[in-house]
Amino acid sequence: MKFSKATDYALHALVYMIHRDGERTKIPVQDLSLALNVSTTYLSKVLTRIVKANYISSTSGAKGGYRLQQNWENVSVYDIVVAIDGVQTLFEDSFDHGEECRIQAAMMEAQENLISTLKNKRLKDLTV
Amino acid sequence: MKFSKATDYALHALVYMIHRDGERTKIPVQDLSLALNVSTTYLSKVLTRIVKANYISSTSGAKGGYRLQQNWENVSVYDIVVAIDGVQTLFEDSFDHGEECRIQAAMMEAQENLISTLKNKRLKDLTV
DNA sequence: CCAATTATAGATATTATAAATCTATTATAT
DNA sequence: ATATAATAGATTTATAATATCTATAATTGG
Repeated sequence: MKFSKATDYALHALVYMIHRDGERTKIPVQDLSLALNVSTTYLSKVLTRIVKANYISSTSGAKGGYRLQQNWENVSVYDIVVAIDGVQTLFEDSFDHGEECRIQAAMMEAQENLISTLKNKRLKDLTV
Repeated sequence: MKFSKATDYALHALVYMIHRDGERTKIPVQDLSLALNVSTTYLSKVLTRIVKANYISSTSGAKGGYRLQQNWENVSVYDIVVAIDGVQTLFEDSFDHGEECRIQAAMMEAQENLISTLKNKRLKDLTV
């Protein structure tokens, strides 16, 4: 019952990017990799998912790198979690006790509270 | 990012026991195993943890089995989760950004909301 | 005491998933 | 053309959850 390390890496990478955003410069994965002490290949693989989700952009080649999208301030922590881990169910009921299963319902409710907290946290909140 | 199957099994076993509690009879793992379609050995291993946590009692030997403790109505879903999975942190920050790390803080807050929801759900609520 | 029943413990095996690496490929700037 | 940088796919490694197996201890009833 854990968030993935990949999500951790992604969030820290994003915070780093935000702090350097004044420069409006593309940041190569090498920089991020150095800052976070995570291998370039793996971090790149992680960030590619954030690119796919359109929260950052990427450009290949010399002077390329990753850059925040304009709308980054509206991106929530939950958005990043989903971009990395996909939509997860915290609880997979092994038994088919149908819709009215109270155990399922209780877990769902807890999960909803977890998610809504993360939806209300924006990347901006992590950096101000 | 999931609760364990073991927790699922434990909760369903407990609900089953509660439904049969009128009899005040010891329920052998064999019965539970049949009801849930989980192997006796594994289920037993799971339930032993609930015994250790003192939410049910067990007696070995013929006519033995598991029985709810008197205080079962006050046991929360979170109590069971902890009895099975231990106290978990939903998020393990790989970086030591100290106490004031906002990412860590955001995840913690979300986790707290998850936990408090489960603390407020009692086994009783799963069965009434 | 004996036989049957039942929980527990410890070791081990199995499976699943996350984490990470490696190699090759594609794109871009100079 | 060359150096730089992201991406993709295959593969490996690590870790944890799930499950089984075997042996042991406790209890009941004859």
